[in-house]
Amino acid sequence: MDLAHVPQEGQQDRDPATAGWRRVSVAVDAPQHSGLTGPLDYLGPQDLSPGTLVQVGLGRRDTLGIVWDDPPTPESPDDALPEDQLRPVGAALDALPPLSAAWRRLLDFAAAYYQRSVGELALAVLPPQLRDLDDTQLRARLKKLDKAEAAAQQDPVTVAPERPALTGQQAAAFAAVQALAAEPTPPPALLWGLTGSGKTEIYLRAAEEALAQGRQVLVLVPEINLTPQLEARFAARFAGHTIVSLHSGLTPAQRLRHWLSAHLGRAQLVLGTRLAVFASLPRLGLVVVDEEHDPSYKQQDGARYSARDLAVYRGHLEKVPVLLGSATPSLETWQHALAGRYRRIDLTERIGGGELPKVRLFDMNRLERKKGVTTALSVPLLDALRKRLERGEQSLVFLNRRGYAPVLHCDQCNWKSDCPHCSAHQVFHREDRTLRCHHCGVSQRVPRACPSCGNPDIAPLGRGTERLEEQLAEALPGARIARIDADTTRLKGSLEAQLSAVHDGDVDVLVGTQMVAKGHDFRRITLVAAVNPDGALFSNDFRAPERLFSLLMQVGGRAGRDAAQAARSELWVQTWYPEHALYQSLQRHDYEAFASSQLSERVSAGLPPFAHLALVRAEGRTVEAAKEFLEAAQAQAMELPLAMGLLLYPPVPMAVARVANVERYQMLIEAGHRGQLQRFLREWLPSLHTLKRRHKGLLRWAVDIDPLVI
DNA sequence: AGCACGCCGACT
DNA sequence: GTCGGCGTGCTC
Repeated sequence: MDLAHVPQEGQQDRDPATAGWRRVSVAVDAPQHSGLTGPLDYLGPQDLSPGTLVQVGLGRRDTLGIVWDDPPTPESPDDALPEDQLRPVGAALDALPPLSAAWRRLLDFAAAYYQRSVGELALAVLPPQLRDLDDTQLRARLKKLDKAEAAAQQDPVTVAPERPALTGQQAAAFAAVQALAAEPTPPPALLWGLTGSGKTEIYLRAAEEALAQGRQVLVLVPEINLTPQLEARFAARFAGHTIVSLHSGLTPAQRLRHWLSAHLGRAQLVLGTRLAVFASLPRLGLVVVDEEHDPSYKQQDGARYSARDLAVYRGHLEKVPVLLGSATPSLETWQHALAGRYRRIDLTERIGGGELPKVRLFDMNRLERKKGVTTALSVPLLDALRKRLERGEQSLVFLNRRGYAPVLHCDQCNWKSDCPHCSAHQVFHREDRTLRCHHCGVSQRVPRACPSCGNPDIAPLGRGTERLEEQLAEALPGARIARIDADTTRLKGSLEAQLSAVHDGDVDVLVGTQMVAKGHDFRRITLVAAVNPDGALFSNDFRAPERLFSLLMQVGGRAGRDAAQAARSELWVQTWYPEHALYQSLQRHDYEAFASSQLSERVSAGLPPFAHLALVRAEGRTVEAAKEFLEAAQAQAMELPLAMGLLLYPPVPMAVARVANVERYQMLIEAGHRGQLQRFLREWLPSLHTLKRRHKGLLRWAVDIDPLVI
């Protein structure tokens, strides 16, 4: 890289080329825990506008930076470097229009809220390839994009797309969305719609309106690979429009191309996963967040942002409507709607009058218990599956645990297949005869006999999808059984292949993990069975019931999408606790009752959405290192006046305390108000960087704002 | 996080 | 004698 100028050993740069240059601030990829927070100061030409990408020297390396907003000029803060110590910026990527002020404000907010440096976040959400291109190469890419654009406009689509007539309820919902868009500062809207109630059609109509006004539309989906049909529906409706996708599954070149297309304002529709919330969209007119309750919207490493929450902020920032769609909204969103901060729009009827599947709670206590033997497959469930087979209908058996059995066990010496590096069991995978740790990934061959006492009779305990598939094959001879989970879909394209086998009717019984619950539309399935869902009822994870309810509603929604079959569609729940309030609400398809009981529990327990949480995690070589660091951090926190009124819980080991020989501890902080928590963290976290240096075995620490799991 | 510098063991 | 182990420290 050719930096314009490299200063000689701290001397002031006297090159005439930089004469008249001024202080500019540049966001660079310097992680917050380096101690550097905001953008750094450089010297740049007068006409360098904010949002421009520039090459800059940082330490001993050259890196890409983004010119940020003007630094506080005259009596700058005391910690600002004097101008003669600033390095000059290098070449600018002038070919690219600068990133807008709205985009920069979104990043400022996200970085501050999730406690990261702006530069780190901003550079992380730009297409990685942008970093490898110079201005000339970029110009070439843009020219290519122009050509492709021109070619596409050669054959304009003239066929008017078919639009289904709206039902009365849909028409009312759409009118509500239109009213929203007409407001000067539209509030976010919760589109609360059952599976099959036609939410997507509302998205399409709303998008159509925005497009008609020359605006761009951003549609977020939880996992793009699980929702190709949404992309297909948008493509079918908006033939002739430019639609691009943005997600991590794209090749670097595709990702750059799609991003550029959005940034230049050419892509009218941008469909993507959580990272797409940061897409640069100069004419944004509408944001849709489909399945807004989905945990995938929360980034789980690095900057742990919630794309759904940022979408709401972005809508507010750009005065643009945000549609949050879900059949089972997150309790946060639901509470916002109850409080009137979000507009609620209801879709409570299924299109075509289709009925919701009948929920049958099968009481496992009624089974005669054969000594010690429990089976996942009760006789009545097998009968129900056989009935489907006879009628030529499909069934889905849902079990959220992959592998053959979660642990191997020796009866004689009590040996268990524990992972040598983690505090977790190694899962028995029969297919390839391995024991695998789902946390650190180590894999080994299954021992022939107990490694501890030599007993040849080591037995699998519990059951996963592999074993369920095997048991179904035994119980239903002749049935065509398929299994879809992370193990059977590892290869590219295999998920699609398996899904189309199901669609083509080549499968009678489908076994699957939650992977099959999301989005896929299996029209011929008339029975969905959850064989072992009780675990979530008594989990330590306060959001487990919420996830279970949503998952069962969603998995049940797989059944009976075909109106003709809806009447005899069933969701079968095998449970030891049929009287549990969650199942009772589920049986009535009563999300409202479920939400209200959960919300009252959350109020009394002081949990979100009635409290705001942050989690500080520490990873160390030893338990002591991790624990003592957090204890010291807490002691420092107690000194701060801002800690008043906050709840700081003592450090505790994480649920899986050791992963790959790293000990993990965490500490919860609870506040009544977001602002209070934010102010405290801003004061407290910087001191942890220095604290880390004094704790030897500490590997790293991180903070998670609004954690999903505590 | 990179990417240096810096001071102690097994090789050409 | 050096190549390289990763501990420590800095980046406008």
